Amino acid sequence: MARDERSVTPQSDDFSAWYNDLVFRAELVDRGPVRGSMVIRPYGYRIWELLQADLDGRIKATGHQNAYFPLLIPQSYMEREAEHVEGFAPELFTVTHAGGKELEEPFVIRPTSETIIGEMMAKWISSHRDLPLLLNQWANVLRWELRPRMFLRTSEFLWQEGHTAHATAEDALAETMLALGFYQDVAVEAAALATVPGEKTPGERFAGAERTFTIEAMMRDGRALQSGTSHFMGTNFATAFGITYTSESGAAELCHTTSWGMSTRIVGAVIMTHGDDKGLVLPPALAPYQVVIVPIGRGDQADQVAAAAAELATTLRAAGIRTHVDDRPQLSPGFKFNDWEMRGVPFRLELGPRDLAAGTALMSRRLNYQQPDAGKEAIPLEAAAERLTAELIAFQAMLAQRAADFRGEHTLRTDSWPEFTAAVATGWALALHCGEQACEDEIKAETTATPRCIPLAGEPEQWTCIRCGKPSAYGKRVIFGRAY
RNA sequence: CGGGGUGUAGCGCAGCUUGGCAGCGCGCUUCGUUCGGGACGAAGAGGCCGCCGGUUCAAAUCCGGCCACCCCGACCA
Repeated sequence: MARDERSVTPQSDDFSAWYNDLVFRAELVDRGPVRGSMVIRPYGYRIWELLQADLDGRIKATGHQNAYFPLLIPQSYMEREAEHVEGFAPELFTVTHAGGKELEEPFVIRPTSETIIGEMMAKWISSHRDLPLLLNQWANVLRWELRPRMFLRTSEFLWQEGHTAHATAEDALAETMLALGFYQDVAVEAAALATVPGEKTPGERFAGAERTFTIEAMMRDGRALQSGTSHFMGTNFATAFGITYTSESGAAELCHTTSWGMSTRIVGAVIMTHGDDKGLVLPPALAPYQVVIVPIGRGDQADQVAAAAAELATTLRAAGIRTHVDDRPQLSPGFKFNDWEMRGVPFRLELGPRDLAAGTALMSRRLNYQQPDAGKEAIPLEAAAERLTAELIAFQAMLAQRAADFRGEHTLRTDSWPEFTAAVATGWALALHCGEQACEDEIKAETTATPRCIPLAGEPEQWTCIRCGKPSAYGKRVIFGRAY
């Protein structure tokens, strides 16, 4: 195959094609047998596992406990909370038969677990002493999607869903913000995304929530990706499921609940945020292999090089670096270089007879930001572990900085409609809005942009709506952008 | 559901207009030479041409019907 046919489609041509091609070619996923289903391959799953471990640690460190609830939910549970059913009805998979017979009451396959967990919480909570109840579940969920996209929107996906119950609205809101903080920290520190935490406008709220918070990431085509959400339910679900407690004064009170989730979608965010024409670029924190050693040599030298590569790998692994030796015999070094670049490995070490003689390895960085001249560098073998440990930290920080710079360069604070339309074509606009649904709809119809969030960090401002001139509703600027 | 497209080897495709032995590239198998940026040669294996029906001496190709998938919207993490 010709060289240009093997490289990934340049993102300037068609970002979606680039992305689709890459997730298959880098062996992250395969298509499942059913429309919209996704098979996550070992290399892709490892990325998720690394993120999962990080997030799980943060959740447990704050007093939450993991639990597991059933996949099948009686249809009647879903129907308890009016807005919740209405919101999820179009996406539900329903099980109507079991044991060869039609069921009296159909089950739905969970699209999310608020209802079944609410049902159980009602049984588990009776006193203020039972509160707060802080639960988390790692699970798969299923939603029928009209247009699937690998990781970003597949029928079945993996996620973490936190569900908590509290005595007061203040406690529940504090929990909502705590969870949002987990997501922001994981997104920035592990995934090196430049996410913006903020609140959703009423039209974008979760079905049944009083307030919905989000972290919004910007992809390299300027579009926004909701990368984690945290919901304050008020007493909506407590009312629907009878989640009540007896207060210190002996009165029956409704609980205030929250729910929050982060999914495998985040893997898609990593790909679309950091990837380039050569393929994936993985932040070291989420890279299945942080360093790949490519042994080079033939004949008698091959054995020597192989032994040295194995020894180097052992040294690096002892230093906590995820290291892989690519000893596939039938492939040329050049092929391996390109292969691992496509798979996003942060650092490559070339090890051949010349290097062995000099006591060095040739280090190559997957991406150089703001230092295009940085090429390969020979590093002493005895200092390799120390050097790479530092390089990995720097690489992680570099990616986060690059993402933040990109977001900054593609975000325009504006009070002018022409500027607004231009800004949302290539990125985000920070603008004031009246908060009316009809006005949001008009903006969407004209520009395909929607309100992504009201950033928490925004300064109070009173001005008038970018579109219709009515007074601003939120007293802060709203991020508008086209969303995935 | 609306608009556009595609179904031929594991993957990517040509062949169809004008009917006549099922093809190409990659990958795979074997052997040899290679190996510091996507190696090369030789020899092989691999097919219900999406499905059903029709026309014809003869259908991947023409006609009718059906099915599936992909892309752009609407729904959504």
